[in-house]
Amino acid sequence: MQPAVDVPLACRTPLTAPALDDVEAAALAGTLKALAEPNRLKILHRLASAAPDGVCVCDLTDPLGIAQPSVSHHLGVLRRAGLVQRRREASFAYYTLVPGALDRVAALLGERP
Amino acid sequence: MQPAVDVPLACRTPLTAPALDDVEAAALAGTLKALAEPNRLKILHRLASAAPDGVCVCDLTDPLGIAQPSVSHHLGVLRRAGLVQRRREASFAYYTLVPGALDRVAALLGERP
DNA sequence: CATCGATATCGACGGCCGTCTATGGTGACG
DNA sequence: CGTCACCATAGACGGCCGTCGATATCGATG
Repeated sequence: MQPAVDVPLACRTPLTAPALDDVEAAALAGTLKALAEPNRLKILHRLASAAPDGVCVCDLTDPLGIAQPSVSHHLGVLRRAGLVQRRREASFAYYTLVPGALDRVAALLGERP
Repeated sequence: MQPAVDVPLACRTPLTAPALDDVEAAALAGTLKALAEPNRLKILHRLASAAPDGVCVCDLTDPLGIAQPSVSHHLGVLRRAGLVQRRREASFAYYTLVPGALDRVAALLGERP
């Protein structure tokens, strides 16, 4: 804009709000980026609906219609984002939702400062 | 699941849940993809905090630290996603949040089927 | 009418993302 | 001990995304 001493025109807005921090914005964007993918949403939905003790990778490959390494990739993304956790048992890997993780994101989106 | 005829599957999950639809997953992913960007989050935060009648583009360029076309681009993304709306006045463009849009996304993330 | 200021659009460039095949590592089982 | 099933990682490839400068549009102003 211009020096505040001389207002050129009337597009001023009372921008005295906290102004979302850079690291905070990047963090939330990172979590949302992990969520913003159809296959990952399907995975989370499946974990949410049919998992008290977890779902193994082999049960995710077929319904998603993608190769097994791709499923592992998506699970890794969700895990690095802190949205799911892994429990290894024999040669299997059971994935479960991290309790409250999705709710925290939903709360951040819903709050109006 | 041992007694299976020819399938050596040993990991079972009662996956008889609704199984998130393709178009539904793509739609939610699209909205989340629009949200998953730091500058767009900052824009939304600013619209949420300091806007009864809207914020014009010229007041967003400086605090974001990116060029004006980039700001317009992000606003276009948010608008196509149905998250913000535009009100033109003279040569200015005032952007406001679409009421309840963010809450709908938050509700979708928070629901546990 | 000529000009200026505020936005939007265009075209290009670099980087990140999702997918695949191929391969490695690990526990179970005969 | 050799083999097999499950899972993770590595590398490659194509496409989408965020950024920019240049340019077009449109209203106001003189």
